Amino acid sequence: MDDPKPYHHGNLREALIEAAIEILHESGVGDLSLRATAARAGVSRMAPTHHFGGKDGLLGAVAARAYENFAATMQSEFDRAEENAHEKMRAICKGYLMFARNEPALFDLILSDETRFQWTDELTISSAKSYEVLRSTCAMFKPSKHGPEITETLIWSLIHGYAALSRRTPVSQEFDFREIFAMLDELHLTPKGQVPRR
Amino acid sequence: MDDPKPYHHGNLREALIEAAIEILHESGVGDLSLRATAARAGVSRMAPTHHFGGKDGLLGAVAARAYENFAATMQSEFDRAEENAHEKMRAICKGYLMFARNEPALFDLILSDETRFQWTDELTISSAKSYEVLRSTCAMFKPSKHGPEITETLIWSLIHGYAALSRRTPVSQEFDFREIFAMLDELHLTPKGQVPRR
DNA sequence: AAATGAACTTGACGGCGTCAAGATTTTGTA
DNA sequence: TACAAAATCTTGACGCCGTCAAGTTCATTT
Repeated sequence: MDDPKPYHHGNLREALIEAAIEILHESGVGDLSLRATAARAGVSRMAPTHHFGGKDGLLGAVAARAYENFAATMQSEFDRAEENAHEKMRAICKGYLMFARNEPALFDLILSDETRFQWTDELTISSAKSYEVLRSTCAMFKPSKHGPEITETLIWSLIHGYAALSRRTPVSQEFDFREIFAMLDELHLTPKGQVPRR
Repeated sequence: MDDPKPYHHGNLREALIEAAIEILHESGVGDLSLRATAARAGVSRMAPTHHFGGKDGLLGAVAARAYENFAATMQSEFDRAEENAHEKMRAICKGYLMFARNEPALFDLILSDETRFQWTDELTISSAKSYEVLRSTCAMFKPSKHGPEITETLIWSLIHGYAALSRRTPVSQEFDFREIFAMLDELHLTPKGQVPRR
């Protein structure tokens, strides 16, 4: 019925997003241009503008893809973790950091000011999906006395800030999650239906 | 002896940094260019490149200035706070957020990937000064059992992440510090020489 | 079969960073 | 004081960039 290759190139929009991500993997966000994306996809320089409306649009579409990948990485770690609130929380933080380290260019895009790309509904959905993984994990713990959303904001800020900071200090520590696990311990989170320790 | 206006323009380097910061205040980091900076300072387009080596260099110099401003904002809040570890900690977090909100363009620059500007010794010193304000405040509390530097990393990550996230959600909350104060409470920090509560 | 419109291309324009080379002014030195 | 050297700043040129405007090609509709 709605076969997704109805025109000249055959799903050029998708090919352009993939080309852009390839450039991000190879060169970083600073070297991503509409013209380079077009060249890699083998089309003329205005083709990306036609599909995305401009550079903001392309970056927005790539950011949405990045958020999908991001959510999937966290969800994957969540799924393979033990059925235990603390282990689940560790898992999504681990997934968060794995994404930041394995996909630095995509993480930069997410990290960067939203004024750099167009904030479409697609992007809202993708980023909400990422946030939902975190939110549901936080819901496994007793809420803060200051309000139920404080825990989410606390964890989200902590992991986001830690990931951002560890981007710029390339300490050899490669894949050491002890530091983030230690910080999680300091929060003294209490799983629901369990008496607080200490 | 060493009067700092010995040549053509008279401390053009300084004038260029100020011009760049004016552009940042008016238009944001995306509209800052070497050529626009030169035009605003009333010199030819290659003058900034001569002084800073290129765009990376100018951005680095401006970032150093931003860090100075940043450290001063935190220090100012620190100084006017009560002589109490918890109040001091609240004060520097408040200063951090005030800077992020009052100087969004400068904060963006600091926040952005270090690959966007040249990381000079001057910048290392300025950013270390900012970190030192935070470090000394964290030292007022008992160290984590996981290591003495965990508290610093925890606070730094938390406030950095919160500031970055609240940049992109322009909730009207203008200058509401209750949320960050609530999160600080959740950390159950214990000032040195005091028995832990609860 | 003709028309409509979507999918692309090509031309042109101004803005960008920067290499290279020239011009101007200060500074070091004999 | 005179002259060389160095620092400061300018101008020209180049290629890359995003994008407006106007084409061309192709698929679908009528």
